[in-house]
Amino acid sequence: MPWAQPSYVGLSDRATDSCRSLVRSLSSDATGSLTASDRIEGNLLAADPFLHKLEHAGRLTDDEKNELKTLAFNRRCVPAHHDFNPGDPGDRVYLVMSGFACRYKVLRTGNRRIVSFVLPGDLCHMHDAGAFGRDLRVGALTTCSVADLSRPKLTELIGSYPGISRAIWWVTLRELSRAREWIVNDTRPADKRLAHLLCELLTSLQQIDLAGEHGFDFPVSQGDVADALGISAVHTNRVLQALRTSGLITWSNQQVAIPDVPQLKAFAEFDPGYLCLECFGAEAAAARMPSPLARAS
Amino acid sequence: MPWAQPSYVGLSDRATDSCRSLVRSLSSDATGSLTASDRIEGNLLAADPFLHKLEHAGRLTDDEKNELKTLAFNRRCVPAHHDFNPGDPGDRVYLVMSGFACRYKVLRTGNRRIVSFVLPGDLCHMHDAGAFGRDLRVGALTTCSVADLSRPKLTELIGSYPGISRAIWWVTLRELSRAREWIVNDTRPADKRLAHLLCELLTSLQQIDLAGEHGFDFPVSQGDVADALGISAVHTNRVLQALRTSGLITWSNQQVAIPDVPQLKAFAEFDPGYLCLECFGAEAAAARMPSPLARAS
DNA sequence: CGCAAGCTTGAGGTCCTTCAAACCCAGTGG
DNA sequence: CCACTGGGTTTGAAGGACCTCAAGCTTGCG
Repeated sequence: MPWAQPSYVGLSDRATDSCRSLVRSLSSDATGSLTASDRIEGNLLAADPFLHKLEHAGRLTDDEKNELKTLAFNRRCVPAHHDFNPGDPGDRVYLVMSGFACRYKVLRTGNRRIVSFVLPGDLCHMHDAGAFGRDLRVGALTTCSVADLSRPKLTELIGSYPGISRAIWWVTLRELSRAREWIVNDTRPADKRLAHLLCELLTSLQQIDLAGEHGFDFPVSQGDVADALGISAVHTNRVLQALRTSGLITWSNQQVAIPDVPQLKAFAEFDPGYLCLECFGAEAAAARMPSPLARAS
Repeated sequence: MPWAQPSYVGLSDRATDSCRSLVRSLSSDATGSLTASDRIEGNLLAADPFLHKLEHAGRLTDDEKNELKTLAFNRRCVPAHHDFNPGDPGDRVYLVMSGFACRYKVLRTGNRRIVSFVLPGDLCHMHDAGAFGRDLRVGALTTCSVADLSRPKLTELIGSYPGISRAIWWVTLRELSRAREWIVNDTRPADKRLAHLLCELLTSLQQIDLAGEHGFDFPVSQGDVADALGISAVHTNRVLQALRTSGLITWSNQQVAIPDVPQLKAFAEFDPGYLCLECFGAEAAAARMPSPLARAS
């Protein structure tokens, strides 16, 4: 859908500042979309889904975890429909603590294409930094709580700690795998495309305890989903209703429910392999592999 | 386009073996699509585009280059329309020395979607290995000359040599950046999509001296291009002719010519930034950055 | 209450697909 | 030398998927 640039880009206006002071003055439980797993306990990074997610690549030592926890030097709130990096200092990466965000590009037609969702516990503006992502932006779809991490320090940690290096490799490779699956998904008809996206969201959110067996909170508009699917908002709506009437999903009050998950997955041709939830588990760490690259099939 | 699985998959048949013995018995100049930059000089990896490409991430020391050169333990020929990894030993990664290849997945409809091209000097089956790429395959579009590299040794080198680590990071991040651009490209109409693909090929091939100012050899069928664009072969043809009659390109005898490159790039909205040709140049190496992650904008 | 944002529905048109047939060309065998 | 074959390209016609424009509706909120 056509995308109004100015409201999204030039972000050094009052909205941001008021939001920043807002979040400082509030306890995090009061900011609306902050979740139970999003607590501040003495430091800015305690008990968040980030470390949990990283450990899918193999266990981290206590040292490594402590180092990672000290990375955050700022915590702020990004309102919906605003970019994370208006000024782009470049010396930091962003860690989403709560809320839904996305990476996107804007075409010359004014259309926006979302290339990936960013969920709580996801790092961004790391792989996409510098010359790689000059035209790639990160924006909040809902109000997001974001921690700024020091990029130089993170880079240093990657060089010093094999567990951290392995974890960041894992995150990066999964992002690549996911992007390729999105390319494949773009060749499917719109109904399967939407179904596939919902399956991906379900499993990704389950991984961080933000989804139950049969559904999840999803405070994202149909227009945003349309931009992620690469189809129009109107057609997204029609396809959504087709899924509804066929009983595959329900979606109302910002809640998605999937009564028969295997059925939806079959319909969508969804194979979670590309998300690589199982691949670098305990055995990888036990084998003390320096990086996911070491893994054969 | 619908994809005949059996002819592509079960590859332990005579065709492969005869090809392998073929390439052993031939000087590399005689195998058809081998190029001038594809010479064997004492070892299997001399003077190929691989090292040249890696040095875009920053200079490699002589030590590092020598280590990389010793990685290849086998060199073989993969005939067109055959997979690289029929048996998938998993202990190796593939380096394309000449020819055009692709990464692809096959949908349940039988359609194939190509998610990226693999050009001479490209590594594959590295990021895509293991659980990440269970359904991702690598196949030759034309006859390819391929070197097998030892995966464990490469992993070791990544851990030991900062220059190699940086280079492999760079390759990976560029692949991610490229995948995201392909997602974006999927939202453009077919004519711009094709134009964008040709622009990407032009600049990528120029980087390894396989393209001139205004065109390149492209012995790939329209059907293959269709699978890379995610549109049908018939429509690819029609769109191609539209580009031809509008004077933007010519394409015949397996040769693509682009009389006015800036014009085509403008038409395609092509911004080479995502290929990151300039980003980790001499300055990055001079600053002795451990990895591309260190780069800010 | 009234506004704004999002959702829903309708109608008409465009882009792209499938099916089908013809064509071209290089290679093969009689 | 020519007929045959097969892969790739080209063209036509009909249908479906998806888009845009536009209006009405529903909901939350000041």
